[in-house]
Amino acid sequence: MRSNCCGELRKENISSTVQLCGWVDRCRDHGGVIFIDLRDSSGTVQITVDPDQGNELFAIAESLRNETVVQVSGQVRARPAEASNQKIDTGDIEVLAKDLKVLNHVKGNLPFTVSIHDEESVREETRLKHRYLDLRRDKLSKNLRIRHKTIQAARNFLEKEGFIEIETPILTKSTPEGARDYLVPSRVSGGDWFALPQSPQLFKQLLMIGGMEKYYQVARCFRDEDLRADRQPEFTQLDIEMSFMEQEEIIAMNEKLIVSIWKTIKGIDLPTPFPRITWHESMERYGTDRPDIRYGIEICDVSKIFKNIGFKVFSNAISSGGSVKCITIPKGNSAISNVRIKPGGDIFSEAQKMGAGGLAFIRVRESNEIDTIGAIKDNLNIDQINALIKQTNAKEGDLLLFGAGDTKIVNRTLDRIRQFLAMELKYLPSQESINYWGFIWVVDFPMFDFNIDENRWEALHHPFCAPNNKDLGETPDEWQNRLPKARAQAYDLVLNGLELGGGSIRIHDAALQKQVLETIGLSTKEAHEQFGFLLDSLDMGAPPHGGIAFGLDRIVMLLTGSESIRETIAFPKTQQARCLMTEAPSEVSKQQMKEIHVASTWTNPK
RNA sequence: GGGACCGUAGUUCAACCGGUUAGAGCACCGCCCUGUCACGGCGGAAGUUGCGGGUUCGAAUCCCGUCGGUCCCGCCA
Repeated sequence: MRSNCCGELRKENISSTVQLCGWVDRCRDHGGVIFIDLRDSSGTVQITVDPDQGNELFAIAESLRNETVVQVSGQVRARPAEASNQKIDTGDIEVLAKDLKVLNHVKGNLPFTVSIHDEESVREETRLKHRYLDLRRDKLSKNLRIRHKTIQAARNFLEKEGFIEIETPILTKSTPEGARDYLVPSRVSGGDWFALPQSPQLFKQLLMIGGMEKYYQVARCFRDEDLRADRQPEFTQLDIEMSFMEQEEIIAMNEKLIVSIWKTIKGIDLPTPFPRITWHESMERYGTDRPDIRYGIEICDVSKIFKNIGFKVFSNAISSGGSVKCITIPKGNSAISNVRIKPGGDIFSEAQKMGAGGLAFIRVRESNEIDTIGAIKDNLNIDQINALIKQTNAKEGDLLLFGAGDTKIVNRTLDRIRQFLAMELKYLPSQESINYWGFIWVVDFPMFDFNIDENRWEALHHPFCAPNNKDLGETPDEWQNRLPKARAQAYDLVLNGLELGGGSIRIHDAALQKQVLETIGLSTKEAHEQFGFLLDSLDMGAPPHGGIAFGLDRIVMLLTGSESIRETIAFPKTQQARCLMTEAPSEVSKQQMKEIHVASTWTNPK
């Protein structure tokens, strides 16, 4: 149908006869001469329609509207010097139409403008309903191409490293821990259910036990949990697993993978090795296990200074087992008004959102004088002030913001305030700077976290992470006691405060695996019901292995500078996990439900 | 489960503190225009202000409910 693509035509093509297909991006009808910007996936080129080429041709050109699909035959020619357009790649030439055929019309109004010149933001609801039109627009079209190139870069790299791509089941077994499963009833085995995989975790381990040694997959994962800008009910992981490699080797290899992706997509050489931080240190300094390391404002634990202070908010926090911590905002006195950090202010509200009861502050003035609310000022002596200023390294003009209470909430709050103010006060490097990319490996995660509500330990990553041998003790007798407090051989790759991926060395010893499952409260019987196949396999020559999984949607989101992973997915769902285009999910017939032995208990609340 | 913001013409927005016939750009329709490139000019059509109820002499505007979208908390091994 076509001899060339629109966007590829250049001076070199002058005088050649071409046939093009595409969409009318825009028309400029001058009455005597008509210009058509013809667009295909490669770009746009100007088609010139001259009345000399015949009335029929001209009449068709006059009838064209935006997004009409046309086929044009014509000759490439140089534009008159004064009419060349350096703003577009094909601006030196134009195609003089000899024949023009409408392949498809547009009837009625389009829901929104498609043209590459139109950057007007359309309501997302409308874009999602007519996603096929949105895909035609510049931004999504580019994003999906970057997504493709990202996957290709990963495939190329992994191919060279000797990995093979293997698919794992989509219909699989429900897992007890973790997110809610999407369930699929079995017609053949009445009353039984499949689950869609939350990740290929167990299968990739079994592939290692199956001797594949180096596996990867662009794997679709499903989790029935509430959504966010960076969470969809179905998302894609770049899933990798390998045998006979230790944590350091795996980290080094994956770092090279990331470097090669950034080189391919951004054309930049990321400095290596990426910095490392232990989970513990990250929590101390940033209050989170996914720190944005591109700016300072680190968290300072000042509990010791305020242990015996008369200001009850602080002293009570400490005596009840919590902490008092603070962040120092350089020059914060002039940048941030009291209105914003007192009740009702935006910064105060951010703190409140994270569960903080309040947001205490101290302003450092000339010669270490301080300025704060009376309740704090009246209860602080000069030694405490000096200790505070020394520990926080605060200077005249700086603002100290405090969190006091349960340590988890204090950390969470100060992390949030830190990020909120970094954005607001423009501490972030520009997108063009190499420093924009704040990669960091977070290592030495704890194996478990104690769930107070359920009074039990739960796996921080998942229950297949291997513990650090140093924390285990010499003999299996010690495992039971030592395991809960052990560090895991687990690692997360964090970029700009977002978790890009995470992995671990897996347990390849059946006894240790049973002990870990027991620690999270699974009896031997339950463990066998849920993971019998894995436990069995570990006793049949399971190699040491480990791996990682990257959130592909998030990687592409960062590479494209998007605000949401929806901008990297061809057909995403809304926050209510609905597809506005197909209107899925939807009702099914009674007959369908009968066949799969399912009855609905849903009653409309009305 | 909870909090915040949003919903006005095909679309993007406007319409103060409730007050004539709800306006404008783009798109659409008609006419004019031979070098534009977000072409230009003249004219036109286009609205159940998401939906339902309430307050009021009077509601896009205020209140309640509801539906949908977004952001966030909880949740997401």
